[in-house]
Amino acid sequence: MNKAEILIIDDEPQIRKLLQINLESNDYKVVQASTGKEGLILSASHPPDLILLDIGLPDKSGHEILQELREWYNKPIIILSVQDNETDIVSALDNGATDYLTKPFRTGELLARIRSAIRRSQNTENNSIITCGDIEIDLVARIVKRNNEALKLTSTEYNLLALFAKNEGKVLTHQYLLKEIWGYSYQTETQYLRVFVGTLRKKIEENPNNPQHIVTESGVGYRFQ
Amino acid sequence: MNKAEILIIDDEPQIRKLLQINLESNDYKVVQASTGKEGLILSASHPPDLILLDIGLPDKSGHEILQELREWYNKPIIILSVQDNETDIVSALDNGATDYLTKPFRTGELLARIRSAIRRSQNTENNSIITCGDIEIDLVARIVKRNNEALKLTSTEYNLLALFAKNEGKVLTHQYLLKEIWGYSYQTETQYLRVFVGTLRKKIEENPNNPQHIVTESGVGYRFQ
DNA sequence: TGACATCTTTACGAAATCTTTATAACTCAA
DNA sequence: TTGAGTTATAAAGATTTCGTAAAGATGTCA
Repeated sequence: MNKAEILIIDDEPQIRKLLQINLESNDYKVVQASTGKEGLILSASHPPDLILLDIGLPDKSGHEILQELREWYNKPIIILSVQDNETDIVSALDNGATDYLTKPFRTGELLARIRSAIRRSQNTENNSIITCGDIEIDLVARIVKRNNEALKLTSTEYNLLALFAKNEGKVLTHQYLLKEIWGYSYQTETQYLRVFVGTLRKKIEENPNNPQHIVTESGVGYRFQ
Repeated sequence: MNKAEILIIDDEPQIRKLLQINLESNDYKVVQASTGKEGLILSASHPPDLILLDIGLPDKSGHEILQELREWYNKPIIILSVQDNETDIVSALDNGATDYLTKPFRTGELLARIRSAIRRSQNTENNSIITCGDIEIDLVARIVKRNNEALKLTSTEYNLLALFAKNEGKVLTHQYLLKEIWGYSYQTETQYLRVFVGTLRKKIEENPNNPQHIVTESGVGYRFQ
C-alpha cells in the first residue's frame, strides 16, 4: 500500500518542520504550504489523503480556506488552533472540519487523531447496522442492542444516538446536534442536550459517571466512540 | 437451483458495471436498466428476485419508481443512495424499501445484504406460514392461530397483523402502516391504528395490558415480535 | 327492511415523553 | 483557593401520545 499523503497548511515554519519530522517518521508523505492560497492550489492539483489546516492564517483566514476546500474536498481536514479560541474551533467544526487540535499539541495525540480520521474516511460505507463496542444500532429496524440485549429508547434518545453513531469518533458541536435533532430554532437549548445525553449514558454506558461512548468535549460538544 | 436474478436500476454505467461484475462472479444473474422507466418495464415483463434501485435517478425520481414497484412487487428492493442523504433513506424505508446501502459501498457488505434479503424473502414465500411464539399466520389461507386454535379476525385486522408479521422485529411507522393498510391519503389517521392495534391485542396477546407481540414505540409506530 | 358485522369517529383518562427549573459537581485559570 | 463558566443530575411541570370504550356510520345479506 502507498503512503498516505498529508498536506500541512500553516504559516509558521517551525510548526511545519515539527509536523513534517513527526509525520515522515511515521511513514506519511508530507506536503507543505505556507499560505492558504498555496494550500488550495496544492490540494487541487494533487488531492492529499488528509489536510492539517492552521485556522489562524494571515492571508485568508483559515475559515475561508476551510469553506473553499469543503466545496469539493471530502477527506479529513484537521484544524490546528491556538488554545482558548473555542469560537474558532466550534465554527470550524460546524463548517465541516473533521477534528481539531490545540497548539501546543502532543505528537502522540496528533498521530492518533490522524490515524483515526484516515481510518474513518476509508470506511465511508454507511452501514444500516452500526456496531461500536458493545453497542449495536440497526438503523432499518430502529433497534439498539447492548451486549446483544435490546434497549428501550425513546424516539428522541434514539435519534440522538443514531446521529452520534453515524459520526463515530467525530466531535459534534452543540449547535449541530441541536439543529439536527430539534431543528434550526433550537440551537441555543444546550440544556436539552445535557438532559438527553444524561439519559442516554444511563442506558448505554457501563458506568454512566465515567462515560466511554459519549465523551464530553467541554465548550465544544460531544464525541461518540 | 436456478441462479437468483437481480435487476439493477441505476443511471451511472460505471456503477452498473461494477455491480454486474461482482454479482455475476457470485453466481447471480444480472439484468440492467439505466432509467426508472426501463426498470419498471423490465421488472414487469420478467420479475427478478431482487431489485437494486438507485434513489437518485434522473428521469423519474427513485422514490416514484419505488412506489410504483411496491404496488405489485413484493420481493426485496435494496436502495442505493449517496451518503448523507438521510431524508431520502427514511422516506425510502417508509415506502417499503427492504434495506439500503450508501455509495461508495464495500462489495462484501453489498453481497451480505443481498444474501440476507433473498433468504428472508424466500422464507416468507415458501413457508407462507409465519410463526412467532404462540401465533401462527397462514398467509395463503389467511388463517391465524394462537396455540393451535384458530382466531376470528376481521379483514383489516388480518391485513394489519400480516403486515406486522412480515416485518417481524422491525419498527413500522404510523405513516407506513396507514399507507399500506388504508392507503396513501390516510397517513394522518393514527387513531385508526390505535383502535385496530387495540382489538388485535385483545385477540392475540396473553395479557393485552402488557403486550408482548405488538409493542408500541411511542411517537414512532409499532413493532411486532 | 332489519339484523349483523365491521369500520369510523369522538371523548377522556392514563401513560409516556419532553421541557423547564433548581441545584450540585466539575474544570480551569487568576 | 476562589470564582466564573460549563456540565451533570434529579425532579417537578407541561405537553404529547396512547389506549379504551362506546356511539354513530356504513355496508352486506337474507
